[in-house]
Amino acid sequence: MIQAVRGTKDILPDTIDTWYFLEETARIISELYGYRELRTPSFEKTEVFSRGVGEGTDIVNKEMYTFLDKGGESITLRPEMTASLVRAVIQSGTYQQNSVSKYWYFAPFYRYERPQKGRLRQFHQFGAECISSPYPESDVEIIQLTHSFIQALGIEEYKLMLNSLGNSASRDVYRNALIEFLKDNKENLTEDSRNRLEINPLRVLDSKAENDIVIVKNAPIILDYLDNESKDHFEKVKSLLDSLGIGYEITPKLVRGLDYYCHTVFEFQSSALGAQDSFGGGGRYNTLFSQLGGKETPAVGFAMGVERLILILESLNKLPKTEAEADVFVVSLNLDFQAYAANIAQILRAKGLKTATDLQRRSMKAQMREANKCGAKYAVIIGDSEFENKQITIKNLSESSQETIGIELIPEYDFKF
RNA sequence: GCGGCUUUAGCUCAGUAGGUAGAGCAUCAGAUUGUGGCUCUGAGGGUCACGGGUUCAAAUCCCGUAAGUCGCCCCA
Repeated sequence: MIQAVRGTKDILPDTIDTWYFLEETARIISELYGYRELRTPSFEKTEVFSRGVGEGTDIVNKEMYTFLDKGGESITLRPEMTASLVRAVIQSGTYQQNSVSKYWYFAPFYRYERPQKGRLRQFHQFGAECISSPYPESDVEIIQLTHSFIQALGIEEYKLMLNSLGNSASRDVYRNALIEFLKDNKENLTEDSRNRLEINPLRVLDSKAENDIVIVKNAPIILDYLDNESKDHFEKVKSLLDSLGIGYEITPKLVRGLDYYCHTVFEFQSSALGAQDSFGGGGRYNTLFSQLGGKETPAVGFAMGVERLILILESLNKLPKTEAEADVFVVSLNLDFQAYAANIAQILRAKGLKTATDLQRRSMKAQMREANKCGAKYAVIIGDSEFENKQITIKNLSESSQETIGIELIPEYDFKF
């Protein structure tokens, strides 16, 4: 048997209603906030991500699906959306107009990682990006949007972790202070953290190794290094969230794994998930446009892991019910009635009823069972007398009542659901 | 990329000290032939993940591979 590639999953009809629900909710909420959907190709030139996401990140170093195409160009399956989206916006030139533009997406992404629950090699994200506003109002709008979305799904128990990385000036000062501190404790750090000390020292704060956690406890805190501009920005974000009644937890050690973030960063966590407890996150990125060759443009955005949301909904028992396959099942008692039955089915479909017929030439009993199994509320029965008199018998399966009517009356017959 | 656990019918799982496999659910068919859901009866369905090895004999022991899962790592 040929199996699906490791870390990939088929979405079968029995779970498709969950996907429709998430896609619909994502679209409706995004549009309520004035965001428009943007789609990009699922692969890009590799430099989009190596320059965009950052050479020091694990995503770029270890997790990308990169290959040479037949023309010798290095191509990468997108591991996330923001870099692609920024590339597309720069290319389209729309951001030049210096007015805010707002985009959302719901799409598959690819990372070569060891699969686990909630961690796949092809996975889906719903996200949104607000481009061209440097102001905290846009940070808050993004968080507000995610909040609305999570609420619309019926998820109430989750944590919003919030932090500020400040502007590049304060970040540099902090970075130096942190390196200084970590160097003093170098002997006690894990090997991973010692390596990161050189490449991306902020990530050491995120370490889960016990040794590191003990050391990091006393590390300098970025919030103490914010300059006035950065501090004002963060304070404004907090007070706006407060007035909106959106709860959050200040988490000075939250740094996130993509290089392009500055100022506000945030992450959503749920205890329903286990080791992969984060189901969404985002932040501000003011330098990404220039890194990708565009005009310097401030922006902020978020992404949520769709498969992880589904796991949460599952644990809360809030998955949408599967839709019935059919409203009406046409039972035909004789092969000679096939054409008649097919015509009846067409009339019913024209009324907007989901209509199924027997495709296995089975007995009446089996067809009735099938009607029941596919969730139909009505069975339409065609036997000798119906066929001869141009009639059908309509049986209400839940009430076990039935009546026989002429086919000309089908269009106005009142099927109740 | 590293470590632990798991892998038997479509699904969930039994399988005792090595002797070529069982249950429940699901599927299908019947219960006097134009009526389903309940009940009863019966049937089909498994190269026991894959590949080696030990043995007269392996689902059962050993090795390897793959996939899943839980951690590490990373992130959504």
